[in-house]
Amino acid sequence: MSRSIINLRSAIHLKEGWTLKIGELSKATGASIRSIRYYEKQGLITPARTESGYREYHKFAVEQVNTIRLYLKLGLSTEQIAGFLQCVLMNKEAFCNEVLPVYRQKLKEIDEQIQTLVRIRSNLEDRIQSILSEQTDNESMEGTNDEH
Amino acid sequence: MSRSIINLRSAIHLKEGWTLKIGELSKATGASIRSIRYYEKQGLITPARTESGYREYHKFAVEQVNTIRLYLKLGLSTEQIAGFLQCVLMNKEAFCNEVLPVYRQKLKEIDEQIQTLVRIRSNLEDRIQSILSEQTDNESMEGTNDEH
DNA sequence: ATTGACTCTGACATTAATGTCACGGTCTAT
DNA sequence: ATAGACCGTGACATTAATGTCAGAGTCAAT
Repeated sequence: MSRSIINLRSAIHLKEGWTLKIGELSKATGASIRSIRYYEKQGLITPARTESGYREYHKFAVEQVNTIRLYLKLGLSTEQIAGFLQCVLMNKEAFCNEVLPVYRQKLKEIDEQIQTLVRIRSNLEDRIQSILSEQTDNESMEGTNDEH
Repeated sequence: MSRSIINLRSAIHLKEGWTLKIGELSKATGASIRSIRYYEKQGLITPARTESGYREYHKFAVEQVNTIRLYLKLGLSTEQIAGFLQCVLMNKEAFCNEVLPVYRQKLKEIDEQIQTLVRIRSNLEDRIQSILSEQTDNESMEGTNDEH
């Protein structure tokens, strides 16, 4: 395994953490190559290209793709996400004003869901408790099956 | 428009708020009839049937469908939602003992999800904040008077 | 120069949720 | 009894995100 000076790419990598190829980005994020290309077609991410046409991502792309995936899991569409990214990357207030209500709406929905889940949670807890106390109540008796 | 004693259905409705037909449920929730039937096929909601085969929903179904739609908008699948609804709605404690471990598991999952949501929430909040602060930064020039 | 791993594009498939249409049955006011 | 507004099922279409496959080019190590 002669390791000569040849591995330029790795060297550059280590030196600056400069660019990623799509496969590396995929592994770094868990997103499939297919999906990353799809995000690009949707305008969510725009890699440079090498002479030969390979996509070239800078390291921020990892964070970017992770964010995209998080929002997708949250039920946002690529279209909506595109708005966010525009808003964050460029300083155009016009975009931001457009996009802000979407954020706020989503926030409201999330709050609602958290509330619901908390309610469900305590509901479940109650039920478990009542099962347990019933059990200890009837521990020595048998099969008295009542219902309210 | 002679309004006689005949409108039994309405009468019953007013008396007890008893049942809804699918069209009424649809209007009450904003979900399409198609979607409601889909939710049923996925096991998320199980209406009674009249003699003639019409679906008959009790009024809680409105809340139910609203919850389903909220979760869907948040990126949960009908399959995931099904689990929750079973826990909350299946209040028949006939098979509680068998179900207790399931409850506990569910509780754990719910806790996990709440945590995730809280994290996402603060992520969104940060982003909104950063938009706002950028805006107020640029606000110092220009007597732009916006606000809701 | 050849091989193997990687990339490119493009096409077709799939899954989930929903829309839409067609055809037929039900209910109710006239 | 008939019209009109519902409802039932079933089939096909569509959208978004992703999977998968095919044919061809690139790159790095031998």
